[in-house]
Amino acid sequence: MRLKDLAEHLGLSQTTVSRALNGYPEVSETTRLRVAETAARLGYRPNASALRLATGRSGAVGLVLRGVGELGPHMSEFVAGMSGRMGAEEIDILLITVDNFQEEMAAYRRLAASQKVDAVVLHSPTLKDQRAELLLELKMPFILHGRTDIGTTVPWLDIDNRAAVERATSHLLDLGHRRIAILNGLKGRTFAEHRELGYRTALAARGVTPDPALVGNSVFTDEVAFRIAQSMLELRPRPTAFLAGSMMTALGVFRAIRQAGLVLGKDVSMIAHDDVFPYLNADNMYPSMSTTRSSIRAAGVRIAELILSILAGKPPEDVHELWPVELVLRESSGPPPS
Amino acid sequence: MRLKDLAEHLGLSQTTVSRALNGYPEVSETTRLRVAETAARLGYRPNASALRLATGRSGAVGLVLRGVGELGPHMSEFVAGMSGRMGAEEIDILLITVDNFQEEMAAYRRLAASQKVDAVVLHSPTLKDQRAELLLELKMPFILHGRTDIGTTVPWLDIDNRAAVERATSHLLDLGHRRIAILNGLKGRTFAEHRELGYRTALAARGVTPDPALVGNSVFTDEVAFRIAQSMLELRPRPTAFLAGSMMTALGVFRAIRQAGLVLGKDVSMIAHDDVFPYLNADNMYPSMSTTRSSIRAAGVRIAELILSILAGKPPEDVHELWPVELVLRESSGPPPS
DNA sequence: CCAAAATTTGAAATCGCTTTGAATGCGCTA
DNA sequence: TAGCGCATTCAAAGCGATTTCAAATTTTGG
Repeated sequence: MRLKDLAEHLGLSQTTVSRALNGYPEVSETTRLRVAETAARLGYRPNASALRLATGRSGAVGLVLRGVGELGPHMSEFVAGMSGRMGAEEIDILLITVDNFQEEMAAYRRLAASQKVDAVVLHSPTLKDQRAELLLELKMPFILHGRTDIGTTVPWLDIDNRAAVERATSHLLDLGHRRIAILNGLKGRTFAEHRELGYRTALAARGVTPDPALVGNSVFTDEVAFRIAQSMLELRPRPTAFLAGSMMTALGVFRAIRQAGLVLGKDVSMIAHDDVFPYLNADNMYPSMSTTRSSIRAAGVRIAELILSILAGKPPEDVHELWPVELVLRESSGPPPS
Repeated sequence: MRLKDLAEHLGLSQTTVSRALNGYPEVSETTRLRVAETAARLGYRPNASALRLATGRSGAVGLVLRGVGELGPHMSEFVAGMSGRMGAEEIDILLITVDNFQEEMAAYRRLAASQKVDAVVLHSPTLKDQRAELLLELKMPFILHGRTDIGTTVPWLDIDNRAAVERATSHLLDLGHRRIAILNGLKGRTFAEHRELGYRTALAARGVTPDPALVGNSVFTDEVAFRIAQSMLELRPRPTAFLAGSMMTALGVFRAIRQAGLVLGKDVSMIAHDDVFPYLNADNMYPSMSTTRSSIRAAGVRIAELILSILAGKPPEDVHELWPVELVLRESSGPPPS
């Protein structure tokens, strides 16, 4: 069913039908209704490729994922949010996976040259993100989930990692903890650096000198967190509190604590960052988990909206949002054992 | 940089350049090389929309995800595999999320009418999958990850869930277990039904009558599995062994076992199905986990290849693969306590 | 009631590619 | 040298939509 067929069926020209369907003003209300009704009845949908070619917009945004690991629980939630919002706008999401940095850059060049997408979303950027620089050079619209500092002002949405961790750390210090371990993200990622900054700032405010042995940098998986926490718990004096970078990390730390014969919330405290996974509720855990909370899915939804506004013409340099992070205290954090 | 520009740059016609780039025989080797070199140097890539319109193929396959939960660890791994293979072929993956069955069906109709994708992949089908029936009616090529029985022979790739569970159950029976619990997937999903069949077959072969209280049907998450396992462990006599539907499920069961003050591999045995998540290694667990193993990522890669072969003209009814499942025995399974 | 203005419709150009069918040039044979 | 075949190349016609510009129709005002 092409536009031409539909037009013939209606005894109208393609022009009129196209206009009727796209809500142009110069078509009479009677014909518009007739066209709309017939189109719906016949299940007409414009051919996506033709439409894209004619309009010059691809109606898609790209998401390039590094390696396999990156499509983990965090990204899934984020994509779910983004996809839901984009779907409502009939914009689809192009998923591309790459194995290394080289390939990732090549992927952006391809996307730009072939005009497959109208924009791309950049995830967990580094402090000086080369991908962002490339996209700028390619004149491909984009938005960061996170922040980077590359001279130019680029659109971004981020949560206030620094403040969140500073607050969580301060809280633990107030409770009397002095040996506070942090399981942070990979070095170089902006969010991890911001978190470390928050951590150090809080410690410094109380005159506590940070112990490098209590700082871990890794991906956020159960397994890795378990191992790091395990070795940290073998230190003497051992840490009395943990800051876990994600709920996955928290699960690993929890296992390590139990395996060391310790009790979470009594012998050791923990505050985890909660990205709000629907299937992993901090409140339902035993003991319930104290968290710094910010929905990553909500961020996905919002990123979608921001991208849409940029594509609609909003100046990119005006697009940035810093989200505050809640601190939710539950049973996993308490005073250190005396 | 359009084909036209490139052609002018080379002093050739668009036709020749197009042919040179697409490997048609009627262009001299000298010009082909010259064209290829210049195209590469100038970073020319054909406009995707124009190419699609001209060729009539969209160069994309669709993946419709139900609700948020579906983009969990299993799907992520599967998509990672698929995407990697598809990427090599310059075919991209269109991700669409829907909230309910209604929307899902509508999504397929839209995809078909707008010709946004050349094929779609159907995940965890039901015994009589209506989505498959719809796609057949829409003449949209597709392949199942799993199986369904709808009269027509449709392309599929599946693992031998029945045999896997039958073997695992038989093994536990051989060790002396009589009260074997199974945490299975949702009722109606083909894979879950196949697993239950394997379970019942093994029990029947030893004259053990199945206890409905030991059969759980749910999604594969840590949390839910924990709760189900917990309540099963309160039964008297309690189950001495668990069949866990996935590694996520296994984590939940494990927690329940520990919380009940029992020891996995001694008081209670467990065999879990392992989809081989790179970040969750059955071998590294304490105790190491006995598993029925089959890489879901590998399935994703293979599904991509099968889709490609269908698009290349292979008769869909010839496309089906049943993968055997390994049984890997480790420390989590042993004889029941006497 | 008629010309002018406003409304509604349509023919044809355009987007950037592939592909058909025709044209060009060249070497060979007769 | 004319004619044929072969290897190359090109002009132009699609693909299915949007959009420009012109035409047809209706409405309005005097």
